[in-house]
Amino acid sequence: MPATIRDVARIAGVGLGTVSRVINNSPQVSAATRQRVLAAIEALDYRPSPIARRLSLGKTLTIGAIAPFFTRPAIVERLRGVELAIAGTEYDLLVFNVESMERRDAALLEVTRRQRVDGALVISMPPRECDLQTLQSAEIPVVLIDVNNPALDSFPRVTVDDQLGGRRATQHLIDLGHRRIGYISDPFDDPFLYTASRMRFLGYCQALEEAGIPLEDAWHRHGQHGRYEAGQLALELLQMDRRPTAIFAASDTQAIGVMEAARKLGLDVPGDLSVVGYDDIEIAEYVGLTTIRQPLFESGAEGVRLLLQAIEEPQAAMAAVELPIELIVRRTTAPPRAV
Amino acid sequence: MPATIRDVARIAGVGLGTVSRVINNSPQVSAATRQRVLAAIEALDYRPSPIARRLSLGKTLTIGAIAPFFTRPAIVERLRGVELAIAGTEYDLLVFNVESMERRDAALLEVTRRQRVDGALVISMPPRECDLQTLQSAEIPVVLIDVNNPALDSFPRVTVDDQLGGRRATQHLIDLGHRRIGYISDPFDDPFLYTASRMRFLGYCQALEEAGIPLEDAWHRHGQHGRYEAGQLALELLQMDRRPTAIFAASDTQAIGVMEAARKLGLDVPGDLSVVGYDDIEIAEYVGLTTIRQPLFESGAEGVRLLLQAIEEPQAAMAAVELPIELIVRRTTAPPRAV
DNA sequence: TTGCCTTTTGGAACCGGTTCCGAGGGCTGA
DNA sequence: TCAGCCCTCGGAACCGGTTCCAAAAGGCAA
Repeated sequence: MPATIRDVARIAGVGLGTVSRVINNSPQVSAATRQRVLAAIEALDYRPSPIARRLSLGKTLTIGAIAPFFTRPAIVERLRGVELAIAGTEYDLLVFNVESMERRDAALLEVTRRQRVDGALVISMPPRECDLQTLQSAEIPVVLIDVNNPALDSFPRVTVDDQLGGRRATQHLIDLGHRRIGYISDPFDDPFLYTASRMRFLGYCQALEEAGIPLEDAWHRHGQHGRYEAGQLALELLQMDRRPTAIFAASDTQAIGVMEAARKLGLDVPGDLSVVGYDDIEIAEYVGLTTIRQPLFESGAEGVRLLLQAIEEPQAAMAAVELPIELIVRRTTAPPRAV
Repeated sequence: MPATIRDVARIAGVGLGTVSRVINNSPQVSAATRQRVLAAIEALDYRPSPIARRLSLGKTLTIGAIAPFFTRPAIVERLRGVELAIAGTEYDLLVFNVESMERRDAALLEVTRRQRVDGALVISMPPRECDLQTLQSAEIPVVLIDVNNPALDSFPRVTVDDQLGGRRATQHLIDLGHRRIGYISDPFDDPFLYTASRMRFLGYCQALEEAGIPLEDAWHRHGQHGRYEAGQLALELLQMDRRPTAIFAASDTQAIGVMEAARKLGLDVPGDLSVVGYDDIEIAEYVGLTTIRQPLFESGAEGVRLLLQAIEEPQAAMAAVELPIELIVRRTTAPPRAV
């Protein structure tokens, strides 16, 4: 029903190719002809079919983003950056929200195939062994955001120095006078899996070591990501005979779980327990959470930039971008009470 | 580079049409031939090009969702429902995040045109006068989610009874003994604009009237949506000589702003001030916010259901679905202190 | 005026599917 | 044996763009 390029050609009294050249701003069209074509386009309210264009160009003009999507505010913020960076380009964004293992595999396979998208963003998905292979054999450019793994060093990626972040957070607690500092995070089962949680843990260990504080095995715990799960872990930690006076949580969401646990036990934050989070999601400010801020929105935008570059000049050297982190001190950290 | 349907036909020693029929599960293929074709597909690792398929079918196999996107958790939750409902269908999801007026107009125009998408979801966007026209002249089915306007009664839509919600929230405060109840919401400038905020306000008025409490003009205020803005409004309200003992906010985000304001003024919640929100976003539980829960995730999923139905049988009667609301009482409401 | 080069233009072929028409083969019944 | 019907199959035409080649038109010099 809508007008096609052939209709325009007919009305303007020119050939197909000429119309196409006008649409694509080719310089090889005389001013007079261009005017006639533009008039016809106007008259017919013609707009080129994106689909026909894609088929003809052999490009999908689409980029895919795969992420454990809407469950974590930090990821939503990253996707916001992605969306805004893509709007205004000629590309569409296809989002794959992975909340289960089955969808994870399916989506990862789909998003790394040509025919579906021209490039893929993999966001905050710690890759498993088999994922590595999927990524390595991707038919299209892939950019990693918040994904760290030595095996993936050859990919363009956007990261922050999570180890430094863990160190800063822990250092802040040590500076306040804490010696008994717990750590709660997602699990890092696989020794070959260098997730953010693991790197933050390394930073935590490093800070403790530098301060001459021995690492206490009972004081770091790992469980499924989530407020509730983190709360459970914190309950265990806080009911021990010798309990930590401060807890560093690998994400703000988990930190909030820790604070819930403290409230349940009647512990005052920061009086009885200091808490530090990670990410600085929006609600952290309301809760008054001391945390490590990382540039979430920017990480998405930067990832898009890298990806478009990789799509447009595949031979160019890949770039790894590291964004800065920052300690934000609010109301959940204070010196420990005299013990 | 990837195999095409012609390659498959050649390898299998059959015609194009036959391969197409196998792909589309047409019954008019003998079992033996089907086997041969499937083997060839397997051997070539062939997958049909979605783009060619779309061009040929004359459908985009894409649905568009337009929303003031990632700024509000409630909307993210709705989109989660949309995404999950679409995954598993043959449709793709294109999300238009509208955070500025320019993008709003551009996106609304784009999302209502054929060629781009087969159907559109309009989420939580109170339509202005000119938007109505855009929607009316849409070339494709449109389903509204959380959009109320008498002029749009002919559209399939998913709503909740916002007036009832406003009434319930206010009633709850009245039942606790409050007589001085404020209301904070987004602005509802245009008298022809029946947004959720306005409907909730009507419910608020209704509850007051039923209880014989006169409406106090100074106690309802409207400002840009956002925690900070709501906080400012609350500050004004709470510093009045005769201040409300309870505030009903049109969203949880705004309710949180109100609580921040109370804290700034040293007012105890719920001792000095009761607060009720709306939506029951995830953080409401942590904050202990009493609120009106509406089925956000389900609203997205239901919207997709309606839209796919409208796409597949355009002549069928349009349906309006109303989802139930529920009062969730937590820790931010209590009887007022004796005045 | 003619020849040659450059600019502009027309349209066939192509991208990879779907659909539809007509053909071929097998089976049934007379 | 043959007509008639049904089932299966092949491939041309089509969807609406882009690209490339060849041809036409225009410009300039001799």
